Amino acid sequence: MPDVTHPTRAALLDAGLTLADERSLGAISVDDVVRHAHVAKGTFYVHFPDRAAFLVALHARFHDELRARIRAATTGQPPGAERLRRSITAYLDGCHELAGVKAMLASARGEPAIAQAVAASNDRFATAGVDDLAAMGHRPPAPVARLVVAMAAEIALVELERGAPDRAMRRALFQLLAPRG
Amino acid sequence: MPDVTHPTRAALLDAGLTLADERSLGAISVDDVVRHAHVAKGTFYVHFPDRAAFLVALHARFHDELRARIRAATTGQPPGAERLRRSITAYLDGCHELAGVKAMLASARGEPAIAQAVAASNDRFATAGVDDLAAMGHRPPAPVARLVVAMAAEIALVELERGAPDRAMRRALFQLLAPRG
DNA sequence: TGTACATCAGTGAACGCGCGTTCACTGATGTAC
DNA sequence: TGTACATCAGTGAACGCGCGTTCACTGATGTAC
Repeated sequence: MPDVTHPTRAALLDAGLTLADERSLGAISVDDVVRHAHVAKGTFYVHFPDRAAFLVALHARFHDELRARIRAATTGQPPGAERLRRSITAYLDGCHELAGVKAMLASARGEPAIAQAVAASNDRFATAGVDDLAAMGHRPPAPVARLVVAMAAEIALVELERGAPDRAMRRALFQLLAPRG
Repeated sequence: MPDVTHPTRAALLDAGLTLADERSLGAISVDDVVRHAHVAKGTFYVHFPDRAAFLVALHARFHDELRARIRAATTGQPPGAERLRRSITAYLDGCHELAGVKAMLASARGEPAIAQAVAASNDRFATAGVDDLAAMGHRPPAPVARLVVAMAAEIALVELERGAPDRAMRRALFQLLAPRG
């Protein structure tokens, strides 16, 4: 079993995320990654079977970090509007602090190597919000949850271009979701 | 001034849209396009200065077609919930009928060559919905309009995977947007 | 009508380039006895 | 403690390949006189 915490492996992923802040995933070459990580090209293939596996690992790392932040922001909260608000806020704020957000949000879906992983992540985020939406009176909650994930990703992209939170868009999202009758 | 309706040029774009139904834009090579269009490689460069310009034209063609359908579905309608419903429905139904939707929805944003054009398209769609949302009582309407575009694109992607309209998601969208007191 | 020239879409071989991947090798560290 | 061997991360030159782009050329059509 390969050691997924190996420092060189981590350095390669760090380099990948740094590069993912300034160009699309498709435009990140193995040459770029090893140059940034200060290792030889062959070292890349010691830690990853191929470029596609690297992209999958890159996405997993990004997504795990985001999920950890959301969990930290919502533990102990009962399902409902407030918990959902905290989840979304943690997601959006996390996107400002993490490396690699740009490519992950904008180009991950179009990258064949990780399209499936991205779809699974979105499912996971959506599923996590179902109880909150149900408690808020949304029936059925599942389709709404998918729409919420899409809206949150859109806001994250807008904020990324802006370089700062977009209060108006966040407010618009929460107003749309406001509990009914 | 080049003739943008030249039949060979159109054949190249047709080939591009056909290919865009089965792979991402980044994975469509000039070789692929000329092979599908049954022309020599040099012919490609008679009609497009480079590959990036081809992608821009591809996106423009797709987007123009979609806009034409929306316009046809809404002419004469006064701003409001019904007109917005018709716009969104025309957009979603159009995505089932047009070629190249898959790549356009999933990978256009991550393609550096056309990221800007995609952003402009989204702006345009959003702006078109502002009057409707204002008439429906959404204040301010602009941020909501951006979220609506994101939700519509998400539904289009889900329906594309499914191969059929997703009534539950469409209903969820319209319920979220329902006019407020 | 016939001749000369201009225009321009189309051709396809050829180009250099950067890519992902491979592989024989190095050297440090750990283990056995 | 010393020797022999195993393990494995790391190296970097080399590979073949497919890419986007170029360019000298062809041939059909239009225009001038």
